[in-house]
Amino acid sequence: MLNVLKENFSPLFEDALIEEINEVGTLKEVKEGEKLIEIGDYVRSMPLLVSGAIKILREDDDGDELLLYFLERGDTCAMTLTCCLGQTKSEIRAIAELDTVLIMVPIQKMEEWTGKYKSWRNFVFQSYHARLKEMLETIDSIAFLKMDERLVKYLQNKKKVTKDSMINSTHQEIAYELHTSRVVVSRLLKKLESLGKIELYRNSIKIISL
Amino acid sequence: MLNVLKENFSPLFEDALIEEINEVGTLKEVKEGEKLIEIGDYVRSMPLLVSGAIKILREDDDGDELLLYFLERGDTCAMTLTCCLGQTKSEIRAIAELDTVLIMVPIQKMEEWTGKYKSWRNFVFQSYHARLKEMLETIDSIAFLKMDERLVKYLQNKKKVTKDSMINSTHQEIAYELHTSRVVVSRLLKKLESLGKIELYRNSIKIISL
DNA sequence: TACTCAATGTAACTTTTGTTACTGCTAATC
DNA sequence: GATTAGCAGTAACAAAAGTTACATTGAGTA
Repeated sequence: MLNVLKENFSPLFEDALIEEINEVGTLKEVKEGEKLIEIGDYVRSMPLLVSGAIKILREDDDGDELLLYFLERGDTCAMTLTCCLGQTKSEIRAIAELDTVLIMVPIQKMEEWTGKYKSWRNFVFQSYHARLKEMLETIDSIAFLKMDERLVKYLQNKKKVTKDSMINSTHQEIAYELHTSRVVVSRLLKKLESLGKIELYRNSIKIISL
Repeated sequence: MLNVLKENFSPLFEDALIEEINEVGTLKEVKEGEKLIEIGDYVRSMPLLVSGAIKILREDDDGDELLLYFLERGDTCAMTLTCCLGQTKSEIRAIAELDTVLIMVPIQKMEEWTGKYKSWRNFVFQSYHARLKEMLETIDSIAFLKMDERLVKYLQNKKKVTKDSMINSTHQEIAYELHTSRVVVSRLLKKLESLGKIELYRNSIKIISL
């Protein structure tokens, strides 16, 4: 694991910290679609994302979902940070968007390192900063954009995260993540296709130019 | 200022920290409606809220507004924290909702104290936690609720923050903060009035039972 | 091959929200 | 008291989004 750590976090964390992470952290691999955290879970360890991507979802009382944002390489889950420190339940659901490799760090260390390592502190603050910014972008989308624009943004984002212009999702899945209905998604996708911006296939969408 | 500090932050911060805040901080009073931070501003000091309330607003490219949340006594602005550390521009606008008293702390101290005082660290993390949670609630509202429910929530929230069941806002002002139109707000308020939940007056709304 | 089931396409309709336009009311000012 | 400007009420309409219902397609399986 030491190699993985050095490769991915080496200029960021000082060597002593990497040593410590190596001692107490555990490597974890999750398959695409696997659930990492469920709403209401108590979180006992904090993930450092080595490769892959994780999608963070919010759910309301009726079970309606909404995609909040993606975590990528070098990210950590700010929600987890706050959950750990506050000893509160998770407010979100986390599902692997791709096959993903993580390093899990027990939460006891977190507080300790925050006092001890400046680089860790910066990492944690950077992380909060990035997450707040992403939350703001999510708010911008749902508050200011119409569904067709949100759909375009969604597809662009998905392409960026998966590094693949072929999106392997059904219309129903997209509808869940945007919190709308399948019919609406189909309708809008059809319009995008007729504009030559995408091509529609069964279970997948090819992005031509968005 | 020392008294103000002790009264408001005494069990929370250790004495040495309160001493330091007293040395470098400055007391600031702002009137209701006064602007504290504008989008795009560079932020050079961090506010600790002693009394009053501040509303945090988001704006899109077309100038459309949206109320994100309120800051109250004991809060600080998480956005400011990230702006200070990241040296980035403000993503939000801050306006005094009530007459408000703040202690402004220069940002240089922030990083120093984070390493030095555990209570400061906890305060900062608590603050991030609270803000993330409030952002989630905002997302819940705009994603999952209809306008009539959002309006009710807005009124309830306003009552809580101002500690006054008489809301002194015009329909137009409410429309801005909810990012909808004046006509829609008037329509929905009228419905609430006919249900006996509120009473409508010129420039104000009396909350009966929501 | 025929069957089944999930995914998609589409029409018709409803609800919600937003827009335009005009009205009357009230408070402040001349 | 007359004038004016901002505020609120409301009707009529338009647009966006959500719903229902059903047809079609295609991939996998009996």
